[in-house]
Amino acid sequence: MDIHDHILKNVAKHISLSREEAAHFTSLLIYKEVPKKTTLLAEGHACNQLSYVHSGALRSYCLDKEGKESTIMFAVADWWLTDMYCFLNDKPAMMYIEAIEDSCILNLSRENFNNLFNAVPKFERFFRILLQNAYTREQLRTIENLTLTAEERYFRFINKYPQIASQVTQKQIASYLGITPEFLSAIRKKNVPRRAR
Amino acid sequence: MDIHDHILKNVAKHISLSREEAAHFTSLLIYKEVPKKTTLLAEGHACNQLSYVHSGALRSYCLDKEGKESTIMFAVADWWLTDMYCFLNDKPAMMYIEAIEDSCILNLSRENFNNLFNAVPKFERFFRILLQNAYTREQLRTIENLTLTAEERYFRFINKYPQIASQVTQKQIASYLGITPEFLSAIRKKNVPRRAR
DNA sequence: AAAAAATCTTAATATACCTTAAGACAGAAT
DNA sequence: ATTCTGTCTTAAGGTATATTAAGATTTTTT
Repeated sequence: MDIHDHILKNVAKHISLSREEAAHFTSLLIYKEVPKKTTLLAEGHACNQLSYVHSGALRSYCLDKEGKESTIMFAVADWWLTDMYCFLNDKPAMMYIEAIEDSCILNLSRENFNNLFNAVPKFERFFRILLQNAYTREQLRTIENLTLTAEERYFRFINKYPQIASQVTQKQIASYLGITPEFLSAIRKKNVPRRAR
Repeated sequence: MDIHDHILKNVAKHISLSREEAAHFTSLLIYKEVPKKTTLLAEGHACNQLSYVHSGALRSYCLDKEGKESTIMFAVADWWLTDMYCFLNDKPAMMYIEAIEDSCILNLSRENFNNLFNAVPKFERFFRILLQNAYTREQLRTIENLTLTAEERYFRFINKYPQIASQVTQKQIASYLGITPEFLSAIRKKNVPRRAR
């Protein structure tokens, strides 16, 4: 099976490509194997790539002035990830991206991304839909941050993303939820059924 | 000056339309004058319109199980607003939209929105860019919610959106920041220069 | 203009979550 | 296998923010 099969299926969810268009698209992708703990992007560096996760898992996060990490998002197989604002606007990255497992990714450079729309205008639709989904997902996260307790957010997270929850540490989940690992530990303890303790 | 001038300038920020394309686009818009306090959308109702604010100000918010309001976003002149998830996916609304000033809006129905892309494919690009901006803005809000104190978020908000801050009540700002009006009042008191008290 | 309703403020008390510190456990490196 | 490093847990004490309730102020309605 070709390495591009997965990403082409991902694209096919929203638009239909001819054989030539598909070939053109895949010709723009750079395949990379990245071992666990690799830093793919660091704050202040140029963010020139949009990454599709073929296998493994990536995480984006930022550091506040005291050096505390906040996880912005996780990307497991079949997800796209970058520092979107800096990728789109050609600004130095405001976040870090690291591999949290050995991963295989496909990179699309900003230059190829921008040219792609002229070469194959259908991709405007594809990325419009991708961004629609990203936006509504992020808005839901905002609403949940504003209205739910940490405990409620934790259980929503593990129910909504069981795959991700199984691939990341509790420390990383805590930093995604905006709480300390200690407090997450307390939440979990409180919710373990009696006899299992 | 034509009522459509503003919205056409908004579109022209990202794509160039021919006279005919512009005429087609504006023919799809429904102009509405809505008095302050009008509810344009209520939870559970069909969300069939994407609204462009020509003048005035709208606010979207949701209610939690105790009836507490959380402001999702404000839209002043030249902003777009809807319950995006429900508009795109034809689901009953999860939020409320109300006019917080006498406002003039232009509505684009879901049907016209979907057809527009076939009639004038350039709009794929326009809405892709709109959604890019909405997504990165929302992601920044998530990061600020995770990393900043209420006081820091308040001052960032009034510096970033002075126009909005001047048009809405403190209660509404508090519900956007995810704090109580009482606590916002305390933050403001603490930061008033001595002699002004 | 008066009355009513909503917002804003103040302050006391309460709570969700944080900080610190230490020990237990697990995975990675030697 | 052993050591090392990071993660997870526990618990005591602390802080940011919520809740409640009341009065002051502003806005809206009559």
